[in-house]
Amino acid sequence: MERLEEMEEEEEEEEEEESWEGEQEGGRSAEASRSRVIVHLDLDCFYAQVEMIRRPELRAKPLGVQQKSIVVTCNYVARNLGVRKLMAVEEAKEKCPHLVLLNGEDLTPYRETSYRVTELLQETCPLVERLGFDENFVDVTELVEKRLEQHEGPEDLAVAGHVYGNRGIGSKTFKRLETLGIETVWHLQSFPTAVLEKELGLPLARRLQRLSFGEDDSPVAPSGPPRSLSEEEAFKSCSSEAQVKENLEKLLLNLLERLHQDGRRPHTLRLALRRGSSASGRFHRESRQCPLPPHLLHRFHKGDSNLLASLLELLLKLFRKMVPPEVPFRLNLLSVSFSNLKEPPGSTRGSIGFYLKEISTPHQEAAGGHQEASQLQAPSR
DNA sequence: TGGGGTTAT
DNA sequence: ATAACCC
Repeated sequence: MERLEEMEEEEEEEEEEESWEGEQEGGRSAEASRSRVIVHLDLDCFYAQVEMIRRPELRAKPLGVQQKSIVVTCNYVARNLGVRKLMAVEEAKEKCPHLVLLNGEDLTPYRETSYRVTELLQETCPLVERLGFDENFVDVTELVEKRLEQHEGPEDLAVAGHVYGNRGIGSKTFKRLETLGIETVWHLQSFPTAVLEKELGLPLARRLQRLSFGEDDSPVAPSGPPRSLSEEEAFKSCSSEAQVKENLEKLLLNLLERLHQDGRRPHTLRLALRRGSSASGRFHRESRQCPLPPHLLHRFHKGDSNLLASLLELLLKLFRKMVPPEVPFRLNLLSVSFSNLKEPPGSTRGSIGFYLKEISTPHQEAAGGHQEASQLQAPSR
């Protein structure tokens, strides 16, 4: 069993006729017998591409997607002018004074488009695993085997390209490899195995060297509908219970709307936070979760106005588990998550169908404020 | 530095 | 039930 990576040349959105630029990494490899063949599709600057679909008039301009004080991603026009992913807005504007910034804190359009891409891939082959919003692994073994039956043999399917940029190799490993003089997949393939094992340790060395030949044992696990729905918001400071309530209520409202669209019912509620003074870096989060009481479950799709208040109460209890009353606090982030999602008793259809609707446009958003049923399109499957 | 998500413990 | 890790 072998996982082979292949670069996707170009993916087309059916209705928009948009071309997606697959990242130029990974190269192409193929091999025939008794191995699985996996396509790894990694969309580049995904959020920026979604915005360019929504606003075609901005296509040729340097475009960045902003969340709070950073540019999380940008299109190639901006990139050529020096803007980078996760760059501070101030720095980005210095590098590129004409940079057009769009707010990307609401992930709805990206989430919807992301699932449309996955669904599109699933049409050619059902074994698709998602990783984040912009990566998909597709097990195309059967497709390849059928194709090979129609050809003479595997001779014409040569390995052709050995450049890696950043795939499964993080910054640390990258530097270690660089020190060893390994800069390309080809170097990695031909590097003395014994030396590599001494430098990186046996497990990592063997894994990387197998990867360099396009070999990967890990199976493709089809993703299906999301296992959790969450919303979060970062802020400079949130230091009173009233502010906590405000923020939680806003997150909850959006989540309830999403749950409604999804059709499943959550059985677990979680609150996560990041403290302002957390000395151990900004990445540390604390969370508390609890099961949802059964009597609340049934209220989920009845438009129950008490539901929001009840959930808010629960969240506040979770909050007090981490931040006892009377203790002063400063929060950088609050996150609410529903998980353990189950199909309600009488349901007939899976919930992934929801994601097949139209991409919302900025105009519709501005006009509506909230999603209106009339603008939704019936699922195509 | 943001706003997500899944898996391992 | 919580942390750790992925994008």
